[in-house]
Amino acid sequence: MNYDFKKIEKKWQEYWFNNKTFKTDIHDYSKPKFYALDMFPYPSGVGLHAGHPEGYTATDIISRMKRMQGYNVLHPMGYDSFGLPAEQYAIETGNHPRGFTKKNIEFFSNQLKELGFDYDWDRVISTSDPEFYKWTQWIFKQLYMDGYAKLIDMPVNWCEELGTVLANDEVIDGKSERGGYPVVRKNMKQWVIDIPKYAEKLLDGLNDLDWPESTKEMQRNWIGKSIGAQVNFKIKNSDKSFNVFTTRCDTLFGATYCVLAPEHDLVDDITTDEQREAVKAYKSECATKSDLERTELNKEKTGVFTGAYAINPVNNSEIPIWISDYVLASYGEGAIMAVPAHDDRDYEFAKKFDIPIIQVLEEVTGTPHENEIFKNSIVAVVYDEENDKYLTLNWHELGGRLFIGGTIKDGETPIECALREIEEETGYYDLELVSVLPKINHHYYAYNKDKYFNIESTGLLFKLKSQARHEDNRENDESFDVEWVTKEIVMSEIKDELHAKTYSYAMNPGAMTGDGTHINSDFLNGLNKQDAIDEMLKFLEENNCGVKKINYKIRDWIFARQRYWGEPIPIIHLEDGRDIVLSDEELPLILPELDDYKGRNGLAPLENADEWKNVVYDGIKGKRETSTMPGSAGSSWYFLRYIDPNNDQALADYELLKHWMPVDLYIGGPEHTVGHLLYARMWNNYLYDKGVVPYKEPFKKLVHQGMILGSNGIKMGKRYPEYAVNPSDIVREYGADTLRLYEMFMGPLEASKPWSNDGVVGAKKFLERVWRAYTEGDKVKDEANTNLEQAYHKMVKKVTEDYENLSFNTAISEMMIFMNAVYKESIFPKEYAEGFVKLLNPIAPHITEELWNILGHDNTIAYESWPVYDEEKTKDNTIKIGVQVNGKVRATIDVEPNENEEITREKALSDENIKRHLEGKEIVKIIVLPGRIVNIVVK
RNA sequence: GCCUCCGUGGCGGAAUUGGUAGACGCGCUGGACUCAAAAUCCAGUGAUAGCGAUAUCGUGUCGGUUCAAGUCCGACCGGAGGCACCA
Repeated sequence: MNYDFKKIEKKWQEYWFNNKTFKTDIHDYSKPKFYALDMFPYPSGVGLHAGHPEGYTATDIISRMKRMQGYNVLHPMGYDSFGLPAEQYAIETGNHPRGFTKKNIEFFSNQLKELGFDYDWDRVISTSDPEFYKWTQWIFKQLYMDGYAKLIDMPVNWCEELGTVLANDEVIDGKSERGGYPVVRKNMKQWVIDIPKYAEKLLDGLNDLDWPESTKEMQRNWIGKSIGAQVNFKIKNSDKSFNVFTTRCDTLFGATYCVLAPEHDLVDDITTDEQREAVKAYKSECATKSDLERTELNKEKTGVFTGAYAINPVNNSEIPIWISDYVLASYGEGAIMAVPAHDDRDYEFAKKFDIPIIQVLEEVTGTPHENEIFKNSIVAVVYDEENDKYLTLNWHELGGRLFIGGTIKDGETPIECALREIEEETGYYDLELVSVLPKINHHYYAYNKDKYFNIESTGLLFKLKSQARHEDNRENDESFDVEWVTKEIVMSEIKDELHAKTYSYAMNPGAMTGDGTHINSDFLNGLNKQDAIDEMLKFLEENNCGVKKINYKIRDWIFARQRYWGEPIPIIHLEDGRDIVLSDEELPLILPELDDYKGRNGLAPLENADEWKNVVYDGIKGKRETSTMPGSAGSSWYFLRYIDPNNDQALADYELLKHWMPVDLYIGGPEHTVGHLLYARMWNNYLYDKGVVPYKEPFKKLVHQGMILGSNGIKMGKRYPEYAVNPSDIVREYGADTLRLYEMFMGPLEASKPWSNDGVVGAKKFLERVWRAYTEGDKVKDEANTNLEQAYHKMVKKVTEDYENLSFNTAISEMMIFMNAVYKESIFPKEYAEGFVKLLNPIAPHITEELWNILGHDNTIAYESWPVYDEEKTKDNTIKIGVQVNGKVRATIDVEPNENEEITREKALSDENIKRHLEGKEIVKIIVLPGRIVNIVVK
């Protein structure tokens, strides 16, 4: 009997569908629930790609296992069916997007069915279905009435090519995510959702979620909370003042200028007459730049001095006020205080415009000690460009390799000191100063003097101008050698913390942004960063010139598109200026039919629907909102609807939600990290606050499947179509079970991995091997075979645990090991044969259903109980452990599971090879970890 | 530039709390079966040396902690993803 996968797969797919094998009885609370969710697909015209079956198979495996373990499993599927491609298709062909979408959904459904997923096909939802989007509109209405959805005039990401605005996460490098068209800033009336109001809740909620740490971190970054201070700066010779936001109020003493965003309200007021022309020119230059140009051109800082001065509230010093587009009008106060010594951007700006740099924080190296002697000193790095080498002193045992160091004498500047020391110790004198580096506070102990020192060290970088040298200068000192060495030697041999740090400053000029001790800062001197921040906040608040402040990066969620194929926004704009939201009875507001799907002059296509658009409300003429909702609207709550898809009284029954939510396992691509996953969390949190849903967070556990790359190791796609893999082709040629098995065996679920056709063949071979074990040679008998006992119990244990951890590749490996063992035996006990089929069923459901029948059962295997293992039987009778001598394995010995330490030690010592290695050596120590390892340490 | 993750045979990848590195699969080599081939089954397969037991080297590089490091710590190099003037 051959393994005829085509016949078998068709047979079981029809069986499951006709018998509604996987229909979920949603009201059955007698068993524990398990909700496994896939990110539903957008039904594009091209069908599934190779990545879809990966994530879908993973949830399928878990839901099949959970079902066999006695859970009531909900594993639904649906379609995210509003969106651009369907509309684009409509524009190009004149056909209705609804028909196109319907056709695609059928195509997708067939593809999903031929992969054998255990979906409940009676709960399929589609976001473009009025029964569904009625509730999307209803949620929008709640948000509107609570003030979270609002129409505001704001600069938006406008894409001319697509004729619509885009959300921030839909814009990548100044281009549209879909199509890669240029995106520009433009002021427009826009529907937005005030997601920043939920920033704190969204941040809090992350802590308890079983999500990938990187995903949580990305959401945190996207929300971008920063705690700082708002500081008020008065303007010299003016009664005006402005606020800045800073996270580093501890560096106020180092503020040497301020910057306002070019769009800042105060700019025109404070600009002096001399600077007016320049400021005006700069402002208009910025205004015409698109976002794309701003990011591209922002390699170099630009800006203009306003002519005005601000008063630093901590020391009343007057500092110039500049404008520059590196300060954003949309964040914080649209103004900053600039501390070039301790902020990279400010440093770059100050360097370019020659603004003073004041260091107010110095790095601390070494360990402080009591009774230190304080000194001012220098560390000089001398670079010979011609030979690409650095000048060092090799002190040998006395202190290793160092740069030139020395103590600053009275009346000497650090530069004078450095030049003197270099000449004294090395004879070189023809030098050019490149830069003076930030000061470092260093603590150390001098052996030769038996004293503790604390030095404030100034680093200096010199360039050697010529090899000119006083040759005889060094002869009286033999304790060190002068050596020119390469960068590599500097990095590996200069161990002294101060000198190594000085070198790192010399190589990476810029702001010192780390922690340290405050200097030049009056009442902050001696404090570290955090203490100084606290102290400064106290000062600012006491003196009424600043307060603690929290800012978020996250912006309003732009919630409207000037497109046709989306949920209509249920709002009427009346002629008298009022906006009216539709009553519940008027929902759903059905998307009207249209002849022309193209908008004109940036207007939405629905502007063409005159009859639909123009309404009379309360006797007053009005116009419906013609923007539609973005694609992320429906997907922000669809997971709730699966639980109760036909409810016409509520988006879903509260009691059912209470039983079934939250989603126990959610699998989908990492590309939704900050879009969908954040929006869905926000809506769910909001609906929780409204009492509509019972839990704050919708997705308890989240896993991202990795990308399946082409066999060339590059992303499948338009660029290399010859490497793209169509899952349907694989199903036709090798079968769905093989595809599922292969994709699960490729590697860890989360990893990106390249496709391999040989790998697919290998997966098929394994299934054929399984098939033959059951159908050839009458091996399966109702008899025991103790040779397989341990392998079987080990396998049940490992496979069960690995499935639970989504480590499908290692689970499959374990089943292969067991199958290899079966091939060595003439008897395959029926008990084990049945157990094996159950373990393999979640991955390869068709072949295992068939084998289950061949084993003499006439029912489906889907509800059979999951195999159990006996922990005792998984253990080895003898364990092979390694015996090491000085950490190197020299022998392996057999030990009993609970063997006495003494016996193991004796066995190890009596091994011939071990004896050989111990010969003539003294045993220092023997480490015996019973059942794990023996290590003999010898001298 | 910043954040996160990752560097293991010819390839995909295994390796609990640090404890025999390379499971399993692919590929390759050899053998059995066959007139022959394919398929299948069996065996071998990190590198170097040796007939062999065995020895030396070996998880991106350098250093450290430890009886013991792929695993922990530090610096660097390389790759992937994300953020990108967010003060």
